[in-house]
Amino acid sequence: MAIRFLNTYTRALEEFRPLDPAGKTVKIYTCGPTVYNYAHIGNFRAYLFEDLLQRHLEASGYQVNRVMNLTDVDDKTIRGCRAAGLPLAQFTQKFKDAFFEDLKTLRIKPATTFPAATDPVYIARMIGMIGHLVEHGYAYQAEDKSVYFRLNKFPDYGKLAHLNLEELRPTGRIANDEYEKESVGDFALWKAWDEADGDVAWESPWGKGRPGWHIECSAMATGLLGDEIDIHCGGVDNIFPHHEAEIAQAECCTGHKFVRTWLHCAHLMVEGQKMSKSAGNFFTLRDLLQKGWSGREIRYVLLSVNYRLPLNFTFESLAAARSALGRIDEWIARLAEKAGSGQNASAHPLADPTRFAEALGDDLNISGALGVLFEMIRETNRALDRGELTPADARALLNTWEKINATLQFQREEEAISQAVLDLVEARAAARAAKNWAESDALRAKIDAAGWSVKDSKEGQKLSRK
RNA sequence: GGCGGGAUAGCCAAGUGGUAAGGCAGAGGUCUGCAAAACCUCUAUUCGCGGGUUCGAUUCCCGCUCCCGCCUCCA
Repeated sequence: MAIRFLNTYTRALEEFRPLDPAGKTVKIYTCGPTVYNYAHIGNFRAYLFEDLLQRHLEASGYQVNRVMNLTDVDDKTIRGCRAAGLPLAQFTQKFKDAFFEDLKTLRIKPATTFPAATDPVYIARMIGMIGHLVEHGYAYQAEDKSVYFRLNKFPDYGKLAHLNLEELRPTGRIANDEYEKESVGDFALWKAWDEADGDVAWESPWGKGRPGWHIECSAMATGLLGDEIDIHCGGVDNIFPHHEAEIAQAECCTGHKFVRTWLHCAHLMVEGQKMSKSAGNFFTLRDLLQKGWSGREIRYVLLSVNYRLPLNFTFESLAAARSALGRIDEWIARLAEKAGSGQNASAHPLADPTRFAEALGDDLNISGALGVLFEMIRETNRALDRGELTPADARALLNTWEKINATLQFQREEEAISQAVLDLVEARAAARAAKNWAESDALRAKIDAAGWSVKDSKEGQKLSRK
């Protein structure tokens, strides 16, 4: 089934074809977190989009080799570790651990590799690349001892962002150059050590210092995936200058085109505003969990809008997600009951998974895909109400759901019912047999308080997790 | 100033040159001891505004308004 993506570089919808001559493996590089703090939900929106991308490619038969880097040395991590009075590695470890925990909470499939910038293997590779760039005239060491990329040697710089460098308006964010870079746009490949760096430093042919942020990604991407990769993802804010710099460095080192398809995820807003600490609308994943929302509910909200569109995150949308997921849960429970233990599946037309996959194949049109899913749910329920579905039909639908869920990861995890709750249910059954409705309602309230909701059907009481 | 994205019901949002998916919320009904769930019915004569092309435009073209992002290390 065809898959199309809107490539940032060409601004065109392109049919996806992997580099792999066998057409099997897909190489993806995704910019990972800077581990100086807990990641916020805006970060996770990007990681969830990448997760959806990976899972849909896998569902389409590809094998995905994905790299996500961990930036564990930069201005912020250095500032953080010095403020905490900890060695850099010890400071960042805490946030690395937290990051992996958060990935699990959100059911994000781990990348194949999570290289860290400070890994000696990659530091060595970065130094090697910088050396190559200096040797070939693409970079130079300035008076401040830092090494800079010589932008006028790479005319393609700005093509990804579609910026004309001559027309850039200075915004005051460019560090003032007392040290005479050749051109203001030249970015640092190697940053010479200064006092603010404390004991964070590596030796290099240009003296003590540390790598620039951009070269970290180029080194890890080409080191692990080769000169040319299929897909490179990140947030829109990374397009310029980060990804431009990555292209410049990689292509000047390898002489090859670096990335075939660039995919960029739009920003997350919270309650209609840009998320910021000062606006009081800044949330980490942990903040939301603490407020009682679950990982899958947050996953649903962050995933339910196409990655290229700005997503307005609200608590109303979390509540909507909870209801929508409840609808899916009910549907699965009904199907499971109907299917029983029979494994024979029919070829019921409702169980056709292709429309769902087709929607996702269209630049990850998740809204369209969810529309297909919920139509399937309504049609199934209707048929079930009319007694028109056989156990084999139900099994077929469940099998289809399994495929869909492999991509969405929305299914509720099974949870054992505690003995205390089972006792309450049993007592309630007795009260109901005696038509003692007051007692029945009181027990229902207790079961509810224990975190389960009970429903009465013709076949008796049914429990589900609240 | 340059570049880019967007504007569809109370909220989120899909979509197409031929008369508006889906989710949430809301109203009524069936079912139920009551609920819950499920199902049924209803909820945008209309897709930011003004022109144009067309038999026909939310969809194409032109102009405008508003919102958001980026413009040198924020996903």
